[in-house]
Amino acid sequence: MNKGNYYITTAIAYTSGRPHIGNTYEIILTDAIARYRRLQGYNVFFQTGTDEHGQKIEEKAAEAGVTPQAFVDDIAGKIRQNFDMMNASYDYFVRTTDKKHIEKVQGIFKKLYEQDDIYKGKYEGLYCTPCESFWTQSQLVDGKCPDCGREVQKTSEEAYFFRMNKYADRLIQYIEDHPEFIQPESRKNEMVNNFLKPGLQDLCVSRTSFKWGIPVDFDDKHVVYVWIDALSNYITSLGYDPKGNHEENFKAFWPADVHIIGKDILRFHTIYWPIMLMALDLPLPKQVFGHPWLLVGDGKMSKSKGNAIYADELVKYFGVDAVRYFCLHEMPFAQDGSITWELFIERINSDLANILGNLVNRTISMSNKYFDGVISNPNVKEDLDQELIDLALNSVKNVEHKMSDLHVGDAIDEIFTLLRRCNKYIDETSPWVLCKDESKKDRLASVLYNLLECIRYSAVLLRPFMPDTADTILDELNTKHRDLESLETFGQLEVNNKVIETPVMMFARINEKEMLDKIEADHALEEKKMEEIKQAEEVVEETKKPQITYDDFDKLEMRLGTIVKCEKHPKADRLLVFQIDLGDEVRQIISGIAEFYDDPAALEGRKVVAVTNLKPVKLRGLESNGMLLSAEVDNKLDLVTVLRDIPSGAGVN
RNA sequence: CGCGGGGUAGAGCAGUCUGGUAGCUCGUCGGGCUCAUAACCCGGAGGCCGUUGGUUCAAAUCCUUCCCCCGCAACCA
Repeated sequence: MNKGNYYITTAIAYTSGRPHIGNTYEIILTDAIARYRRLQGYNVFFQTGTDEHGQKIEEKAAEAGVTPQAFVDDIAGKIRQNFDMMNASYDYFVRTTDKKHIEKVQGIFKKLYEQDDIYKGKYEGLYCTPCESFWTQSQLVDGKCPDCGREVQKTSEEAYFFRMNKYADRLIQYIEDHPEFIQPESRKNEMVNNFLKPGLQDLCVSRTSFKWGIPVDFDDKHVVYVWIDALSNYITSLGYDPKGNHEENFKAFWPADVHIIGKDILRFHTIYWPIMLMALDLPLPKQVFGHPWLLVGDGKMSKSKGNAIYADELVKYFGVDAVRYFCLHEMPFAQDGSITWELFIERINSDLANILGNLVNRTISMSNKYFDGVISNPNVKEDLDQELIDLALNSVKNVEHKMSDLHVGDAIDEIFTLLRRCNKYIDETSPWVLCKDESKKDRLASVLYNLLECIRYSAVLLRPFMPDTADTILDELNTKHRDLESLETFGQLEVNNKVIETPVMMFARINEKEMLDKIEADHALEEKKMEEIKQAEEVVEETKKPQITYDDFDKLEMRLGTIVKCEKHPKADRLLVFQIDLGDEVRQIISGIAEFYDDPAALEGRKVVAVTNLKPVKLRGLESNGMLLSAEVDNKLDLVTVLRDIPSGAGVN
């Protein structure tokens, strides 16, 4: 049964480092949806891949002393291994360094240029070298880089721009007309109100400041910047041709049915990407789903915080399907999910071991014990059977419904509802009582048949989420009927076959304390190793900024000051407004550290170090005349101070 | 008054559109069962459904006041 083509993608992963479980989640989620669609009979094309260009990679490669290509080959390989380990059933793994991709991107760039969607512009004094960023006049804050506040250079750099605004109205209309386009829908307003309605800036789509990118073939000083390069992967790999000679795959699969991406890049996929497609005169993807994040406890996962949990580690302890199950099930549709080792163990024990594993185990054991494992269905019914059968039939529909809304976690819940009901059914029918009465033998066989058939239903439905586990169960039932069609009528489990003699324990119960101890011990070991490597690396870290001469340093004027007043900036969340007594004057200095001090007034009286010859600027309406020094630990800042009572105004060297 | 989401049992969530017995999972307490992985099944305790006022025979649900949390945007001299 072919229901037509279905094209689904993940975002392409940036090849700058090891992906944590939050990154891996995306491929698991997408894989589950792809597998489900295949099960439904769609001809699915599932694409994932890697985004391999850009300055960051150029730098990291240089640091590592390898060519950028060698660097990305290595990481792309690791990412792919990671995906393969998770049993991701992607049909194509695209790399932005693929020759085919590069050529197509050049073609797209040229086409857009020739039809005047892209034009060559010039920056005059609007480039910030440290930030590697270009800014338009309106983005500048008091004429300075809005990111770092430093002077922007009048470099007269040339660059190419995309005329975004030309298509903005059409896009707004499209979004209004297609409420399902942006998922979850709450994000729709965010995009329209924050970005589209205020008006879009022309987007800079080329760079001359680094080389590791796709060259603009008619102007090779430039490389194509991330937007056009990365986003177009969704069509280049299918064989889109800027000249119109598209390959079969493109004709078959575009537009995409759904792009699965992280909520952080929703903006690029619901604004820039559709506008690019409009410019290319192509249909827009039917849906973009910005999935939530997996948090560690209640915090964002990050390497620098040291709280990252990695997929390979979880797999090592718990196995692939347990990891897939956890990620898929714990993730609500629109809110961030949470992962901790304790939560993980609890889910495995209560759902996978107790509910699922134990049910399969006890049912097959009974089948062996009472009937030598031979499946039969004498069809001796009792009233309570119907409720179970109805639930099995309904769960098929319910899963379908939840999956079509991309509510994957809820879909899995439906299956477990059926499994729980099976456990209850065993209790209600008490096979161990029936077996004692020879006249109830047929009834006993019927009960077991109902159970085995319900387990088959569950296993078939579980295939998209836990493929290996599902196959194991279906193998144990010795059945060939594994597709959704076989769930249309109850009772398709083959009779006279034998179930497996000794069922394997798919998910053993985990002793939480033992496991946590083990993990902690492993981590301690790991940390020791990391420590050694880190020491070598730290030297590199610290030499990050270029060496300066004494003259450079001497340009700074720093003095000790006393905080006489400190309060929150009335118009900005992250800013504190300080009045600093420098002995001969009291100055207003603004600092972006509000989030680290709950009670600003408590800072009054404290001695701090200020850079006093920095050019004054206005920050959200208030003037800041200088800068306060802070030390940074784990992304948190603390004001630098002195131990002794030194008078205000003292010079600092 | 920048835009949006949320506040329901100890924890995590559903229910809100379309008012009518407040529900699910985990935890906890008690009971049952012995086919099974100390598992499974049943029952209990535990809720001013954030707050104020209103509409209604009836409000978690509709309107209103305020408070708190979380995204996005802005902001980090």
